[in-house]
Amino acid sequence: MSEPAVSAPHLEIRVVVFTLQESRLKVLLIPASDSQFSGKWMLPDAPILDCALEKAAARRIEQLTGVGEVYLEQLYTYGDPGRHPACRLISIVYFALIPADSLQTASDSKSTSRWYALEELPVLVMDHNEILTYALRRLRYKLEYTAVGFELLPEFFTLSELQHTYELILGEKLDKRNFRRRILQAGIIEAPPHRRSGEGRPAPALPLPPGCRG
Amino acid sequence: MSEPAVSAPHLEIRVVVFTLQESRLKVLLIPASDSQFSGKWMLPDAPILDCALEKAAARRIEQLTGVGEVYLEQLYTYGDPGRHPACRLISIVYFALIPADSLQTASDSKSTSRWYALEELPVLVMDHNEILTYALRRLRYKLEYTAVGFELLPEFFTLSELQHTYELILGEKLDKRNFRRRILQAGIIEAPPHRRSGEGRPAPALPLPPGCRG
DNA sequence: CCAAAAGTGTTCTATGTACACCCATGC
DNA sequence: GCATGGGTGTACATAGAACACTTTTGG
Repeated sequence: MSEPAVSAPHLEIRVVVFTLQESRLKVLLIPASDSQFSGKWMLPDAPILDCALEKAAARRIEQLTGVGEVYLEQLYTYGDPGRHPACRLISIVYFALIPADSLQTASDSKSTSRWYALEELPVLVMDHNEILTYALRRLRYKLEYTAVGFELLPEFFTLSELQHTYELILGEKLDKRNFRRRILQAGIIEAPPHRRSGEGRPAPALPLPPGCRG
Repeated sequence: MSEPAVSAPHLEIRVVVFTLQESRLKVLLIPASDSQFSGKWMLPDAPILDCALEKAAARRIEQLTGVGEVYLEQLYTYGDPGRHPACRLISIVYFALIPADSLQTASDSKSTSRWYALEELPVLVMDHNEILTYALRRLRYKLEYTAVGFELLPEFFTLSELQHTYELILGEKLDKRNFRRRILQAGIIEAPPHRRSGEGRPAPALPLPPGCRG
């Protein structure tokens, strides 16, 4: 907090981890440890031991969620005076997506981390809100030209589920037929990956309360 | 070099600085300081004093080129064991573009830095070749959807000069009329920014030897 | 007067967007 | 049997790609 100006800045890794729960896009947060931020939440941090940055991020995510293999990419490195009132701080931030189904194993038990829907975020420390906003922007952007949407879904899924995911993240309704065509002819999926039922209406995957929009 | 595994990894800033010289895209390099890399070249580094990363990069670029205001963005943060044989090293890399004309003031005099055309690169240390390749990819990519091309040109330029710049960087010939339309209707330029002569062929800006391909 | 570069529109193609009906299942 | 959701094809608009000639100046 009150380090002399000659010492090296503090270096840390942070992770922005998204998943789908209850038809919402959620992000993983932990309570702020620093007393001056008590009551606030923050993006999970990972210690920098060696210089294997991505590995460190992945390890931390596995600790918190129990999920080992996740989609992971570097988001940005934040370093600027004014981020933290007293401390010179550099945060290398990673960005991860976790399939909706893989969490049921080992999430909320031992750690104090929690999943928050993006519409119901608590107060975050420092610039973590901006970081999160940027991560969401990146996610939306990547949806338009890559296949990241998959990374939030279980191994088998219908095109409708994929489309719902896209709509959820982009915050807008998409045309069913155009979506199908786009995804298929993008070569992202080779063939309809799994047909859960016949031609007509398949059984709903999750019996939701009838009020849910979907 | 032989630090114990408990100490913090070494953190540095590197810059990839591009400019146009002699109708070529060039990058700024300095001779490797480390004796084990003697004879090789490397991307210029900047010391990390406080946590003002971008400012540090800009300062270093001004030191080396004499140019204060440059286009500057963060490229990537490289951290991985195996980058350096013995040293645990994290490099936050920035990426800059310098207008062709602004260099004539203060470049090669005091420092040992040199501009190298991308086709005639010397041997670089560590993974600096990959970093450079990635920077070039980013530059090409950004050309297609933003206006970065300008950043390499003087204040006034013709659309033809801009097109030549694009062709140089992308390594392919572009259609004159389509290029004009694309640039103008992208709203990047409001109007023909400067007409150096009448309707016909203007005086050549740089009298080049007749062998030069244009 | 000839070579070299600048300027200017139109056609075609591909891509993206809007839109309506039938079928199977769950209740 | 009816409401809900899954599946399917076509017409239109927009954006991108291909293409040729005239004008001016430098040598």
